Amino acid sequence: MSPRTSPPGDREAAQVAGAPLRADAARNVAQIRAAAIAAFRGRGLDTPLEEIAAAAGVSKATIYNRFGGRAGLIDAVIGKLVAAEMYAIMDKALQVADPWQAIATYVTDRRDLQYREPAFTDALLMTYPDSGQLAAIATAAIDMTISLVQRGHDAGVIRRDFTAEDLYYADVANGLALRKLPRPARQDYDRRIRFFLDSLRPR
Amino acid sequence: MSPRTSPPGDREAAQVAGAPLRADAARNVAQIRAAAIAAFRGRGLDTPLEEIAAAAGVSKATIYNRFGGRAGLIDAVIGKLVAAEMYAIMDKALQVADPWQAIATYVTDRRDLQYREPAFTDALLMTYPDSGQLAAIATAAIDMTISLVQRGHDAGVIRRDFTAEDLYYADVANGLALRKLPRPARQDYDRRIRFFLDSLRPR
DNA sequence: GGTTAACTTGACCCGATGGTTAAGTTAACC
DNA sequence: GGTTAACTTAACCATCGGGTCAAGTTAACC
Repeated sequence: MSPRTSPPGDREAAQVAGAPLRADAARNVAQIRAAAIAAFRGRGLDTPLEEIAAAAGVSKATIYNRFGGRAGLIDAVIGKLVAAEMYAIMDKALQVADPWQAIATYVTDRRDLQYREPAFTDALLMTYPDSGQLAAIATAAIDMTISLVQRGHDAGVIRRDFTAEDLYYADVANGLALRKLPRPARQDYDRRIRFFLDSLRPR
Repeated sequence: MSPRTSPPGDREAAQVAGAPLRADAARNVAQIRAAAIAAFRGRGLDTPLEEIAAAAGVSKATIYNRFGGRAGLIDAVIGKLVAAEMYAIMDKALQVADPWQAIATYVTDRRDLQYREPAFTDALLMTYPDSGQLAAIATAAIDMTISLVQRGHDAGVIRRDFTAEDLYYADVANGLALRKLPRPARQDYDRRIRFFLDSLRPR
């Protein structure tokens, strides 16, 4: 069972083109999207909607009109935020022939994404299960770790007692620390990634 | 510089005996303390005070009357919750002669405490700096890791690039994951402690 | 058992946030 | 340029949590 690496229902065209938006509504959608991306980057997916609305120059109610609520807004921008990169990271890892290198590449790239986009941790945690895109990312990420760890065990390149859950737990822990603590210097962060990778090798 | 292993101002006698409490007030203090300990154990140090008051059978205002607020309440019960155990853990580690065993013992005991008492993570994070006891625990814990890592490096029993900050970061990350994710089975948790300890050894 | 100071508390106020709606505004089309 | 449906929004309600206070209650002491 190799994991899915593309989103189930890619709705880049936010509105599904059921009915064309009026000019002012379309303009607002664009402004809200831009504001949401910036806000989610800076403060996480739990940024107050009122703040996003203010940044977009509209009223809070307009976000509800256009996106239905937070989950809809997340669905509309998560692709730009993390989904695209996440699926690229998974594809890249799947193409690495050496089982250990596949794991190392995947873990390194994923931690890098986590460092640059804290919102990715929200995806892992399924903080907003109402967002289909978010749930899809979480599922795909979990499938991916299961697959990679299986490959690693078959090839004997990771310690026997290491499980996919261990990897998931470690990534979530790292993401939570990134949000609560002052962001570590990149060199410290990278060093800790090396520690973690080293701890996976057979003894 | 060996770390302090006892609290600066041990105020087990909550009231400092400035003036004896009236009978009803003393009874309420006892009930609030018991309720707070249970609540802090179950939900963390950010449990709404109103909930603690209800469990104690008093009004929210009484907590403010008796303890001044959340920080005071934490100060009054943190000893029972984690301070006593934490200082015991530090003393125990300081008495282990072998530098590596000292680190292993300390990390293992501390993670065990973290598993049993999630409130300990709040101490590490200094979520409530107004609580003197909490701040003292955090400071002592940090001093302790610095001292242990220094000893480890002097004896060459841990990898050269490992720092005390790395240990702090890992412990905080672990504590946050413990609170956000469903609590892992003890055997999984212990295995992850072993992974972590293994990752500290020289390469 | 009466006086008083200690004590408790319901009822507030506040700010933050999610969510809804009536009423007004505006783009689009004839 | 008039009609209308789409659209926006200020105003509103609700919840939650911290924090305060006037007014009532009660323990303690004479």
